[in-house]
Amino acid sequence: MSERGISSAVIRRLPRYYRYLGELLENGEVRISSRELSIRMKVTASQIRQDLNNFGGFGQQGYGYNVRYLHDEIGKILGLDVQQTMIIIGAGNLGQALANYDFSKIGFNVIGIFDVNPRLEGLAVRGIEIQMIDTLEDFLRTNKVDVAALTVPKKNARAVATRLEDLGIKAIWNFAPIDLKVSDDVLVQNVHLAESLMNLSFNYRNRRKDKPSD
Amino acid sequence: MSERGISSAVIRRLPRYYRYLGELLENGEVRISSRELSIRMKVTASQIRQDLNNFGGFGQQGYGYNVRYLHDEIGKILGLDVQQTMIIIGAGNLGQALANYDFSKIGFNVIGIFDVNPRLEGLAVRGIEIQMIDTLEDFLRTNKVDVAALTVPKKNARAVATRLEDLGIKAIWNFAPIDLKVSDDVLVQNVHLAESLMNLSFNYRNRRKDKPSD
DNA sequence: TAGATTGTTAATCGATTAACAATC
DNA sequence: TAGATTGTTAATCGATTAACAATC
Repeated sequence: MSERGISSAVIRRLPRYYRYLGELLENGEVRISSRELSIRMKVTASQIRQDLNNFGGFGQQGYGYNVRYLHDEIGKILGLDVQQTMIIIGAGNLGQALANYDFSKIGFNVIGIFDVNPRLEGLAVRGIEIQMIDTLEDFLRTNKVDVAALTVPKKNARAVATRLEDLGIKAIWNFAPIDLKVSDDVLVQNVHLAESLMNLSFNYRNRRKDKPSD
Repeated sequence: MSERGISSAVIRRLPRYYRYLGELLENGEVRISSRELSIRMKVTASQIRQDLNNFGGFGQQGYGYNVRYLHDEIGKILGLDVQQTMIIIGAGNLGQALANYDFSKIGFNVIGIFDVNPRLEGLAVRGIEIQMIDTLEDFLRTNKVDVAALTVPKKNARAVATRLEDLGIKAIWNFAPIDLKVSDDVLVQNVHLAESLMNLSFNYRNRRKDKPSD
């Protein structure tokens, strides 16, 4: 009930483990050792074992890990075994891209898309009709929503986030290039595309042009 | 010419500094101390000074930092002062979303959008016509391209990345949920949306429901 | 000048890697 | 059983924070 104390560095690596284990599963692999996995993922075996043992002993000495079991356990840690609901606020290209993405594989179902543009009203994306944002309050009265993806233009993001907070939304997946100012009990996960591109830019402009020597 | 040795943790923070300084600039602020900035950004003043001093002394004792100067210097570090070119491979919602995004503010100009779907051919996004991907080789003969954004479906991503590598592309901004296998001299910057959502899921499911005590 | 704040060194903290006893 | 590989402790490494002399 109190502080869990798992470092965020560990958490950030879990989805990647989950992805690799999913691929192994597709390939019909039954077991894998931390060493084998470390080679594929280009990390150390030590790190894999250390990371996993934050959550429990999923392996077996002399054998390694059962792929399906480990995959599913990591899924549970990440909460992917629970069906969760998402709405998308902002039905522009990015909002539509998210709606078309199949997040149901990881337990997320898009149950609503909202915009202010009346020309989009009723247009369906992946079978979900775009609704006007002023119907959101009504919608939330009859639908439990776990996460709101925020894909509105930067200039509206702050105000819309406040609105979402007031309506009781507790988790925002934010795509606007700002830091939202919401209370502590609203969780914000940012996807800052411009920052990612700036990172790329730095690494590109400072790349080594000579032969890699080691 | 040899190893720069700036840690990636530092690099990842620079875009955020850049963004905050840009906002200060818009507000007409002329100077700022590391302490003031640290309060706004919710980091320590020590970290800000330590980070900046990896690149040089941009401040002045007793005064702080000149907002415009620091903003522009960080921009230069990130390579944002140089005009760079980008093409987008995959003209679905996500590709179109990127094309509509105004990255020219950070020095990136989208000069081409490519897809395999003939129904998209000639359709213009932000004034740029979607071209068939088999014309890419021709295009690259007459256009210098710095970065290719990869927004094709997962199943095609690996093959398209190999194609881009063969055509001489040196930097890929990858949106497909896989780790591309390209040679070391091709830079890959990933945007893994599903991993971001899984992170959100973990934090949401493990959030504290009781009152924050400190 | 006196006060403020940087640049930078030293101390602390946390994360990663190495090593190996436990055990399947 | 012998060999393999985990779980876990200890050692190392790197990043963050604190402190303060330098200096504007």
